[in-house]
Amino acid sequence: MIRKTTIKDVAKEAGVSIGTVSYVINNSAPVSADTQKKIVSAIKKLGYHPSSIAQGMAKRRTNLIGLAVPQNHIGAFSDYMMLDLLRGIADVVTSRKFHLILDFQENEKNNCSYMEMYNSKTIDGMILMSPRRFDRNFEKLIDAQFPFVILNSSIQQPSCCCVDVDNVHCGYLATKHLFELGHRRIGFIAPDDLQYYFSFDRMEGYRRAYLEAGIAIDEDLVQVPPKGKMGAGAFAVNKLLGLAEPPTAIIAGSHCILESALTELKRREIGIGKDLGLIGIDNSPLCTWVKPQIDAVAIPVYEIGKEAAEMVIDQIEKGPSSPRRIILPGVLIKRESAVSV
Amino acid sequence: MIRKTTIKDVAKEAGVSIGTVSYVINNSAPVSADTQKKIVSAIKKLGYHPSSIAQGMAKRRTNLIGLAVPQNHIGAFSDYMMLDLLRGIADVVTSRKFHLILDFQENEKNNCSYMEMYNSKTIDGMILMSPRRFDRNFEKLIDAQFPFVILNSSIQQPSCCCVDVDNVHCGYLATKHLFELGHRRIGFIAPDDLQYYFSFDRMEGYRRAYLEAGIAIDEDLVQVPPKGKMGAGAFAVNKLLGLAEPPTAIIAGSHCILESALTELKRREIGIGKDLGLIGIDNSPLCTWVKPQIDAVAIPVYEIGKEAAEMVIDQIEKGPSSPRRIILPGVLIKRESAVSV
DNA sequence: CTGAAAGCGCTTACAG
DNA sequence: CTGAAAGCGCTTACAG
Repeated sequence: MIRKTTIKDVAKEAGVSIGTVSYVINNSAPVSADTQKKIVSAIKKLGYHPSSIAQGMAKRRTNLIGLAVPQNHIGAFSDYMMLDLLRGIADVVTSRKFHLILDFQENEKNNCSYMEMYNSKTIDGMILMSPRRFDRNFEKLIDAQFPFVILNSSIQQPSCCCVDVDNVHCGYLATKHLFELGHRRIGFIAPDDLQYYFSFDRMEGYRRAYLEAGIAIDEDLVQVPPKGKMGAGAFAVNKLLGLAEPPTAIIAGSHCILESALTELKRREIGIGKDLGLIGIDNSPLCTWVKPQIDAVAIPVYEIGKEAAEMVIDQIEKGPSSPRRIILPGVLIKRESAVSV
Repeated sequence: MIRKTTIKDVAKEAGVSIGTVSYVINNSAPVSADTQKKIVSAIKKLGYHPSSIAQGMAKRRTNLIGLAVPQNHIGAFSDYMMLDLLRGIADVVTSRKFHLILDFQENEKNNCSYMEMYNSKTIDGMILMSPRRFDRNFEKLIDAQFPFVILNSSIQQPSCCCVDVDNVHCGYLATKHLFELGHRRIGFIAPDDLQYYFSFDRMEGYRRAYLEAGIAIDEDLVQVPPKGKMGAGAFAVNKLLGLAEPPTAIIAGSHCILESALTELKRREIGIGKDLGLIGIDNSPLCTWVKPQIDAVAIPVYEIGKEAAEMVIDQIEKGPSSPRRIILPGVLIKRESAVSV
C-alpha cells in the first residue's frame, strides 16, 4: 500500500499551516482569496482527500450509520422488500454524506451484535429493523441518548423514534376494496400466528372495515393458522372453503400466507378472480408472476427506509429530539384477482 | 450524548498507565497476572469498550470493508439473489471482525462513488460488484495496491482478484440436462442482448454441450432478442415456436428471460413440462411459485459472497498477493419442467 | 513487566 | 486572515 498524502503535504506544498488548510477544506474560517487559491491548487495537484477517520477522531463524528438486520425478519419485510428498504436508506444516507454499515444479527442469542457497533463508537446512529420482542438491549441506547430509530416494529415504546407502515390501515384497505366489489363474506388469514403486532394490526383493520360497514363478522371467517412458514395459508384456505357458507373472497395477511394459499387454491383448481376474490397484504413479485395477477396492499418500503434514515441523521445533526413516530399508509394496487360479485 | 469512558479512565481506575491497558486489550505484550486482573476488572467495572476509530487511527486500519453495488445490476445477480450475496459477505466479514459498508452507485455518470470510500481512507478493502465495462476507475486501486475484488464480471483483467460463477459451465449444465432427457432440438434464449460476458458465456456453454454431443447447432435455435427488460423472452419464444421445426425444449438464459418467456408460454397455453421442456439459468423464487415448477441452474450466490469477502480480508491481513480468481460452479436443480422426450 | 512519550491525521479555540 | 498548539483516543517502539 502506497503512503497517502496528508494535510501536512498540502500545507507544505501551499506554504501555509495545516490549520489554514483545514479551514479551507471545511470552510470553517475566512481565508484570503490568495491563500485559498494556493491551497486549492495544492490539493488538486497532490490529489489530496482528507482521512475520514482522522476527521472522525477530531470531530467526534464518524458519519457512519448502522443498520441492524434481524436474521429472519419474518415480519412485514420479506426478502423481496429488503433491497428496496436498503435503497431508501442508502439514498438519503449518501446524499447527507454518511455511510451505511450493514449488520446482520447472527444468532438467536440475546447477545445483539448491533450493540457492538455502538459500544465501539463506530457509528453515529443506528436503524434497528424489527428488534425481537424480548430484545431490551436498545434501552441502553435510550439511556445514552444515542440516536436511533426502530423500524417495522410497532413497539409500544413511546420513548423511541419509530417508522412503520400503518398496518391497521392496510387491513382496512384490503377489506374495503373487497366490500366495494360487492363481497360481504370475506375470509381473513392472519400471518405468523398473530405473534407480531403487525399481524394483529392487519386483522384489526379488517375488523374496522366490517364495523364501518355495519356488518357483523362471522368469526369462522377469520383464520389464525398455526405458525410455520409452510402451509399455513393452505391450511387456512381449506378451513375457509370447507365452511358451510364459504367466503366469496379471501385476504392473505402477508406475503407468506399468500404464497401458500395460492398454491393450495391452484391445486384445488379454484377459479381465482372468477369464483373467488383474492387479495394480499404485502406486494411482491409473486403477485404479478401469477395468473391472474393478484391485487395487493403494498408496503411503502422505500419510503420507510428514507424516513428512517432522515430521522436518525436529524437526531445526529440537530441533537436529540422528543421521540418521533412516522406511520406511512399502505397502497392498494388493483389487479385481476379481486372479482366483483 | 453521554461522554464515553476512555482508556484513560480505565488506566486511572486500575492505577496503571494507558500503555499497559492497551497491552492487555490487544494482548500485545506480557503483563503480570496481577495487573492484568486489575485492568480486566476495571474494564468490566467501567463498561469500557475501545473506540474503533481511535484504534483505526493508531493502527492505520479501520476494519471496514466497502461493497459497491451498481444501480441496476441487470447482470447475473438479480434482486432476488442480492440478499444471499449480502449474507455471504456479511457472515465472513463479521466473523473476521470487520464491518461492511454498503455503497449503492448513484448515477450513470462516470464518477464512481465507491472511489470516495477509498479516497477518504474509510475502508481497508473493497468488493466491487459488476463494475460497468467502461469503468476504469478501479485501475487506480490496482496502482495503489489497494485490496479489492471484483464480483460477477468476468472481466478480462488479469491483474485483479475476481470471484464469479462459471457461466460457461452453467450453460453447459442446462443443455446437458436436456440432452439426457432425450431432447435434440434445444432453443437457447440469450439474455441482455449478449452485452455482458456472462451472457455470452452461458451461450458458449450451450454450444459446448452440443459440440460434445456431436450434434450440429441449428442457428435458428439460438435467439438473441433485442435488449430491454420487458418482453425479450416472449419475443424469442415466439420466434422459436414459429420455426418450421420448433425446439422440444427451451433454455432461458437468465431470470429476466425466464420471466417473460414464461408469461408468453402460459398465454399461448403451451404445456410446459408436457409438450415443451423448459429450464432457466438463474434460480429464483419464480421457479417454485409456478406450476409446473421450473428446472434451473442455480448460481451459488451465498458462496460467491463468502469467497469474495475472504479474499479481500486475506489481502488486507496478509498483504498483497498475486491476483487470484475463484470460479464457482452453478448447480443444476431438477424440478418439473424439463420433460423427457 | 511497565511507564513516558511520540505519533496516527485531523480540528479548533486561542493569540496575534 | 493565519499560525502554533492542544487534543481527539488509541498503539507502539523505546527505555528502564
